[in-house]
Amino acid sequence: MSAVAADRPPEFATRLLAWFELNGRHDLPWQHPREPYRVWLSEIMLQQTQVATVIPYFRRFLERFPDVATLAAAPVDDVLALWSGLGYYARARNLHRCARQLVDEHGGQFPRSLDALAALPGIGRSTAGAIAAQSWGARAAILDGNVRRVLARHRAIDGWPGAPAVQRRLWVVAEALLPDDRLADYTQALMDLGATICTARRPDCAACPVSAECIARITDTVARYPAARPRKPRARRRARMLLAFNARGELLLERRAPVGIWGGLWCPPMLDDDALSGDGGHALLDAADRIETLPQLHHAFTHFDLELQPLRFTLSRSGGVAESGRQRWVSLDELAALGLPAPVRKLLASLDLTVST
DNA sequence: AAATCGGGGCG
DNA sequence: CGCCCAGATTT
Repeated sequence: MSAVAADRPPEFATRLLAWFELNGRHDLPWQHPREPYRVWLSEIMLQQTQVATVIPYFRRFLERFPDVATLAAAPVDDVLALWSGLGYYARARNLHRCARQLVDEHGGQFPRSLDALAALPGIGRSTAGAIAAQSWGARAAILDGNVRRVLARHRAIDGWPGAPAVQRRLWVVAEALLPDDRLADYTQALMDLGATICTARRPDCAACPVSAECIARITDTVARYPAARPRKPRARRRARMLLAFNARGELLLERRAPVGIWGGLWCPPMLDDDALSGDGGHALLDAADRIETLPQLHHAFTHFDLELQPLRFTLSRSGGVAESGRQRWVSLDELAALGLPAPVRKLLASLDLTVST
């Protein structure tokens, strides 16, 4: 170690690491072995998604794509299919792009520098820090939702952590608290503290290893931190979903545009109410023999609610209507292998009972 | 710096 | 229903 004594004893890290030994999570699937590919994959999956949800996806994904090269060589459809149900599908497309970029530009290896990592698709400053610290023990900070909450309380930092000015202060604190070694454990410990002790709703300050130096705890203002996100009005949109079956019982699906909701996924054709209000007609609906109106479906996105009206019908003549552009007929057996939005998968599953009769 | 992007789970 | 969750990217 350095011969120079630290001006500031690294009490935060010391206490945190001691707590981690006894109370941290040591059995997460991406910790054994703790290597860059697994750390990266877990970090991307854990963006906006909770640990318990991620674990089964992580296992399936790793089984199908055991390394960067396998992932890079796979069709993006396979990646999206395994991602189906996790949400935020841009993550899956970025993951695939990143794997190909790693193979094409970095010899299939993760670059060591933070800047090079953060330049890769889907990897920002925090994820770059997590990969570097956890894989190689680099002295790099992270700032995810858990850490933002812990630090906002520990230093009683006002303002919504999403605000750039607040975020900048939090990064300064995050880097100032970094220990000189054991960075992989330290990073995991900080996230574990936020996930199990310093939780959003009911923090267990009595069990916290750093409560003695926590400004919010000392001033009994823990509930004030972090400040809540400013609320926005939630929009409401309506659309019709066309469940077109042909004489062979196949379902018409189309690949959605890469941007927008359910980007890149396979989905029955949809009609916005705006689009429909014009001529009131559609080639599929015109060709339908009999249209059955299914129960309406509500789906909540982060920033708007979608009300879906499923319309089910059979086309006796399937020629000319489909197999053009991005559309294709899919047998019900093939559905499992395709990346479908979770609510669509649910809807079709409930439909199978009636289809088979 | 602010806006955009656009799932799922939980109490 | 509201909020949270191991954010990144674009304007």
